[in-house]
Amino acid sequence: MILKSVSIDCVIFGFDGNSLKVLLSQNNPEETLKQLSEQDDYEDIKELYMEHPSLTDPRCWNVFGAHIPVDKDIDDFARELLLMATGMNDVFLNQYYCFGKVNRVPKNRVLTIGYYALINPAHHLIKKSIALNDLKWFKLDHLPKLSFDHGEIIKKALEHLRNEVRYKPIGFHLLPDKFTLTEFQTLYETILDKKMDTRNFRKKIAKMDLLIDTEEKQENVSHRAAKLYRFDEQIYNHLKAEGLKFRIE
Amino acid sequence: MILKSVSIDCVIFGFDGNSLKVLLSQNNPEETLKQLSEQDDYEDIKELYMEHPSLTDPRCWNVFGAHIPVDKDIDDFARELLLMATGMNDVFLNQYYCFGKVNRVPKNRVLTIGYYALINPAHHLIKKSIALNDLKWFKLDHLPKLSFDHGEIIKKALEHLRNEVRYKPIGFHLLPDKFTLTEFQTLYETILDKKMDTRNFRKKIAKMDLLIDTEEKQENVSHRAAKLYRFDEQIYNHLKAEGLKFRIE
DNA sequence: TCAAAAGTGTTTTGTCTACACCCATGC
DNA sequence: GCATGGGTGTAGACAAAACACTTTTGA
Repeated sequence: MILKSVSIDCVIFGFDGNSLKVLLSQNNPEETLKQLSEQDDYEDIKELYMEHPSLTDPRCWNVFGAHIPVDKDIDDFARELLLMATGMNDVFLNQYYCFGKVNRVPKNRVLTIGYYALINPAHHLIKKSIALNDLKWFKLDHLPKLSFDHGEIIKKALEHLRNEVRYKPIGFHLLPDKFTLTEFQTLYETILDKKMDTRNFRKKIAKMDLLIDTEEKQENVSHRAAKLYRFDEQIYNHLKAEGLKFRIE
Repeated sequence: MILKSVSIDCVIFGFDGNSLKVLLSQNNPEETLKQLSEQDDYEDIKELYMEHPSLTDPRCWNVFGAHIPVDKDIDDFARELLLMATGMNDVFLNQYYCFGKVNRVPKNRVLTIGYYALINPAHHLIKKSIALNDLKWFKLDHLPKLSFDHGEIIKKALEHLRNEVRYKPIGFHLLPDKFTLTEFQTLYETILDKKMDTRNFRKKIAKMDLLIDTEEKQENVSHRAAKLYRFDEQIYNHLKAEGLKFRIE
């Protein structure tokens, strides 16, 4: 059984070293219905899909989402959705807003709770076996045609990301485990859409005493190899307890 | 018609010059059912009330809330709730979180969307004609027995308020239209729960060039009368467009 | 004239900004 | 040896923190 009047949408952000992207799903109507017929709550979901042709409109792309089962906490279910879409379990995930305009979906009253996730696309596996849909990364400034208010949902997710990344060390989730300071700076320049001074940026990071020097360097690069660093959530929590203020802006 | 699986709860904050308070409602079962019988969607709501005896448990206090009508935007309906509870129309109101654990309400799956409102209790009229319930202000450190997860709902609202008040000039909504700098400082000391230096606080405010000197003073105080200031949202928006950063912490 | 809160400046300390050159590596 | 990005320091401007006394008013 699902809650017909509430769904969850996960805006999945990735960073490939140059630009910020979202993972979107495109409808594949035949595949969707075939898969649905194998599931318990087929009738419920089928009814919803029939009422909303655009859910299965093959030209529209969607933020990855679904209706909430009655017996699942919303946070847990958002994680399940993420696992379906990315094959990843251990992901940064944050609820950011509930969209509840009467006409956000035509003909039916559906609220949606927006979550955003941050992943490193290099780690990401599309599990074909689960995917009802095609999945594809899009640059934020070249989004395709989207269903319903999904444009607004993405826009608002980005606003929240831009705000939170300045005060909380969540940006690391978009990077590989080991990363260079230049990658780190480029990430912030991309998200906040502004150039930063390299020396000042590095001084600020160094003073926080936050990153662990892995003693390793880049390999196979055609220029001076950069040092690789790690971020450790536990160390951050220690520092925070002692009064560290993380701020990059 | 209402959405049975989703409600809105409004955490209403007020400041009386010394402490931060929440406006809570206590159930009055007879009155509630009498009023309900006069309303269109009586059957829907009655059914919910019957399924949840604690909704009408006269010992418990509640964050003011209700189920969402199918034909109302959630933001609009949150404002209607506020009007019911306070008689006030022009109020600062902010959606902050959706609570969606399976067992947050026993026996029934109900999500609730949390909003918080900031009002000046002196302006506040309890419209007896509308109130289904008793309404009363409680200090945050002396809350009564609460229904369901309403303690958590209030706690999380306070966290959001504490965070937002530092970067956005929303604290003014808790003050009278004309206020002294001491009142303003006390408000921040109360919300952020820390003492601040008067001279430094005033210098910071003065530099923002944000407050309008009303040329008036306090009257009937048994000490030197303080100057009264006003905050104007439009002036703030102008200043912000020119790059003003509001920050008090 | 006393009590109670209003109002005000300076010094020190730390943080932010602006800015230019040498270094290591692969090809 | 050259192209490419990696890595570093200093000076000046600005903001934050620490700190104590005088002023105004009503009772």
